[in-house]
Amino acid sequence: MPKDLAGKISDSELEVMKLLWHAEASLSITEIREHLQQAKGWEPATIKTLVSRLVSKGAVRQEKRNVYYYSPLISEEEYGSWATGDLITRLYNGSARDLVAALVHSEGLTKEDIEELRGMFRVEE
Amino acid sequence: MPKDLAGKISDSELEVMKLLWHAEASLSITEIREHLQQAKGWEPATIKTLVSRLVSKGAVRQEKRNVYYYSPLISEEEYGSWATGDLITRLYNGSARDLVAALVHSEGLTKEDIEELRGMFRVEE
DNA sequence: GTTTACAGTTGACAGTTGTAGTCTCTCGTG
DNA sequence: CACGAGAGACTACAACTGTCAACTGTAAAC
Repeated sequence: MPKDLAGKISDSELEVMKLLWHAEASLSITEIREHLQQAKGWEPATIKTLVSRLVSKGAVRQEKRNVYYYSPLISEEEYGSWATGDLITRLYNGSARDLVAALVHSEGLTKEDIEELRGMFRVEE
Repeated sequence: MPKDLAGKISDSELEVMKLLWHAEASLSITEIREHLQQAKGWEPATIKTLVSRLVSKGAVRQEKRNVYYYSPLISEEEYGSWATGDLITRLYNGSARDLVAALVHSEGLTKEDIEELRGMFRVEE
């Protein structure tokens, strides 16, 4: 897992992370709850548990003001890049190329995607 | 998860799957054990448990001869494609393109990889 | 034929995850 | 200032995972 992270981020926890990643600033529990209660149908208690676990794992920082405010300690890019690397290691023999090759041969990409990617490869080196 | 699969394939179970995927034919427990005991440092009991769980999940077929022989019920491609799609859904907003873009911008690919991929995109349509 | 050596089955136990309730404390409102 | 709502801390509990041991057959070896 990403450095400084004790244990993986689970599926449910990831939903919380995504919210924090896309927030402008730190969020209070109330704010987190407002977003997730409806979106995911979770009880307040569940949301608190998930946030606490993320704090224990070192994925989220807890900052005391009137009330605790929470912000991500690891970035979406950092986590994404770890998760992708993990997938590549576990399933594609460590070859990122194989992953992309599999994508290209699968339903995963539309013709338009392929077009775009081709463009990307032209520009980057 | 892939169709016909009851529950995810866990990390340890995946090691068994990989062995079965790369085997020429079905393998007996003995053969599975021979490979994994050393490679992973697992006790025979552990290996048996993993295989049994895979059978329950419908990921592996059990075929009685003198002794049971095991073979995959879902293919590596099928599973890889599901796992990749799952990653894309959970982390890349459903966009395979975003995943590849992230890869291109990360350490994940060497210059040679990029070269190869560029070639791939030239050939495919 | 008795022993040995596994195959197969069942049980086990601790840690993680999904989901949530309870108890206490504090703060804003009447 | 008493009260109610929500914050924070702790507890709960079933399912899944990582590991493995014990028991029960059976088949090969002596």
